[in-house]
Amino acid sequence: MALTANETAVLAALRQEQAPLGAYALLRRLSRPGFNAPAQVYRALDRLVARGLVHRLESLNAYVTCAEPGGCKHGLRVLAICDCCGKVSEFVDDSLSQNLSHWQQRHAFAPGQAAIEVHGQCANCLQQADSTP
Amino acid sequence: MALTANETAVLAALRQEQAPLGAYALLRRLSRPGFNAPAQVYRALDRLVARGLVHRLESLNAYVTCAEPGGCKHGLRVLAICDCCGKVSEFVDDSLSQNLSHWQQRHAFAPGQAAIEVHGQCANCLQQADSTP
DNA sequence: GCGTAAAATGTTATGTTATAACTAATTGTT
DNA sequence: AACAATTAGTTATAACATAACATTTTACGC
Repeated sequence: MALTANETAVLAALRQEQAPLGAYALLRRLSRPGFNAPAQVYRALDRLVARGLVHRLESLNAYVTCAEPGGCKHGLRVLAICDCCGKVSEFVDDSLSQNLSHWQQRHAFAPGQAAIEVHGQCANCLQQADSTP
Repeated sequence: MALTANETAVLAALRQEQAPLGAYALLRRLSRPGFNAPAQVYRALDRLVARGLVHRLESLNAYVTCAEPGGCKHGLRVLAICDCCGKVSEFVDDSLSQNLSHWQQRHAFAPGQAAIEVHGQCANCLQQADSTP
């Protein structure tokens, strides 16, 4: 299924941005006559998230596009959020996923969504902090 | 340092509960003359979280007490949230922590807080679902 | 193409979660 | 006692999210 007009607009706005955007920040960027209510943004976001094209950052109440262009196929991914520059890097670690999955089997816990959000400082920001004492 | 009166009250209210509580739910339980503003609850929660006595569930905007009575010593813990009964189980998996830590080293990412929140169904709820077809 | 069911849209209103800013009271320290 | 630092209480408001409903658009079998 193709994206709707609203979904396309929201996705494009997110792609333009380096850092995560909140729903209201998106709304301010996209606002026009006929598109100016929170519900419209949230609906588009919900569907983009469901497709894996966009990830929601629970710890920031914000959204980023998935690193994979076609959308995320993985249930488990790690989002490393730089608290300094705001950049988010996404990665999948198979042994990490396996460990979690083993725990779930041991505890008979049926997995749904799993979000791993790591906060810290990216290599870039660490370097800059070093060079400015 | 000992807990303040407000912190003690908030922690006690959280301990009484089986499931996570939001800040406003806590406020409703604790409300009395002189304690009836969101900021008061949030301040107590912030300090309890900083001590590791309470964990914030980012994906629920809610709070639970730490499974360890004296407060959490671990940077990395997994919170398995049952979407059916609301119960949260907390656990630490060393190899999981190691995997994440290796990724951070490889990518020169200085870790801060990490939250892993897994949604699903606990053993109890799975069993009940089986027996009621 | 046409009818119909399903999905998406636009709109209004409201609910929920969280913080800013300020003054007063309490506590710890010398 | 004097002082600094922390915690408290209060008011107001900001930021995030959804409910409900009428309407329009789209998908798709016929």
